[in-house]
Amino acid sequence: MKYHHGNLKEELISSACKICEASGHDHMSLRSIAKEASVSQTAPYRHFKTKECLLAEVSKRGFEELTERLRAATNKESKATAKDRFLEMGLAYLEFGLEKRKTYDLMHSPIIDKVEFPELLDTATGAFEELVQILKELFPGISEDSLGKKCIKFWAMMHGLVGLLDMKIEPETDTNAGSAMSIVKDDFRSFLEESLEI
Amino acid sequence: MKYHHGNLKEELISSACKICEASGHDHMSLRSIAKEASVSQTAPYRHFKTKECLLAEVSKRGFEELTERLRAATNKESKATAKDRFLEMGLAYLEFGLEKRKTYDLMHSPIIDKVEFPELLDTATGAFEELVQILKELFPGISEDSLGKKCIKFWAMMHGLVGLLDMKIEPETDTNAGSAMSIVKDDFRSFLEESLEI
DNA sequence: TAGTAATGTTAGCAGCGTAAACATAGTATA
DNA sequence: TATACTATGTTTACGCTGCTAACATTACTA
Repeated sequence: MKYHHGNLKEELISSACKICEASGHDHMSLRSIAKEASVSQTAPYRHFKTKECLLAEVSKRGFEELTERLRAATNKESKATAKDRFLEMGLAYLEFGLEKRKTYDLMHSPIIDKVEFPELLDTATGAFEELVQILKELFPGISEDSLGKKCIKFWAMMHGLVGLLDMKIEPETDTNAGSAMSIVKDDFRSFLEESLEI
Repeated sequence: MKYHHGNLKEELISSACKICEASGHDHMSLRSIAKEASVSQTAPYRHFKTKECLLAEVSKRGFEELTERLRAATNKESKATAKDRFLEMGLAYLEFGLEKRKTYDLMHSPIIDKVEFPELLDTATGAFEELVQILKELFPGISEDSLGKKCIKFWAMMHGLVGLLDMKIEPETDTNAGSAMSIVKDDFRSFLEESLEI
């Protein structure tokens, strides 16, 4: 067993990612992360000033993966129409949010102040850029103003949907025949399609 | 100084609410809450089985206030049109989310499992009901299916907006003349109005 | 090869949630 | 009114946490 690990920083991050997705960020302790990487409890402090710095890195990795997924979904090489690729992007976003729910939570958790981590902020903003591009294709010649509004409208809807789909809050309709939420879940594509008509 | 407090449970809750909104739920310790109520560190355990139970109560108070605000905004006694009252509701939601940001975070935090707190779930669902009612007025004769979808669409957009407005993530437009987010913020009414045309 | 910087470990601090044992006050019953 | 019981408070203590300081080992560089 070597005294010096060689690539501890990277291993700490991936251990942290693993624990985050397994148990949620509120159950992540520096000690458990260090243990997962088979290293002493205070070793992480040679690579991260505070726990928050390590969590910020985990969050950043999350945004990177999200960006990749969105990029893949809207890939121009694909022969699909812009509208179809937009719908694919929506699906990809929702899938990421639900699949990696606990990482998604960390990414949007207020415990990491993005202002303190400019790199994280950049990465997060980069994910947004994918939406901007596909909407530009969908609405050629759209004004910057309208484009900005549309982006926010969709992003907010996606972000809100991920949160709501995982919570149990949902509207109680009179008949209550089939939960409204499951309708959206089952037919997200047409749900998104309708929203396009804004 | 009396040994028995008389109304400790209530005071613990309001102390907790105070600390939550002041410092955020990740900085709330049972000990600080007890101190705020001038009582020993373990006194809360006579009234709450775990810390989570106390936080759930704080969350519930939040949803109650949100419901009240939404109800006031869409008050039928008002002579305003249904559309205007809908817009008011949107504003009220956004205002609550931004004004009481830290409480709002707790309300939507995954650290409180709503399944374990049925009363909390009911209260949260109750807030949703306000949206259902005003949309019914706005779209008389709408099918239950469409109603459910519309509800979720708007709720998600609101919820997402609160999150995004507080984060710094936003689309980078080419010109970048005036952030898209601030446009929404400054002219939320017209933003919402456009969304109505879905 | 010596000195220094980088990166690891050990020991120890104060704060946390929680449980157990104990103290006090209010309430019901004889 | 005396006595038992219950509700509600305190004290003490345990293991876990983030983090710091002091020390050990290795890698780099003059």
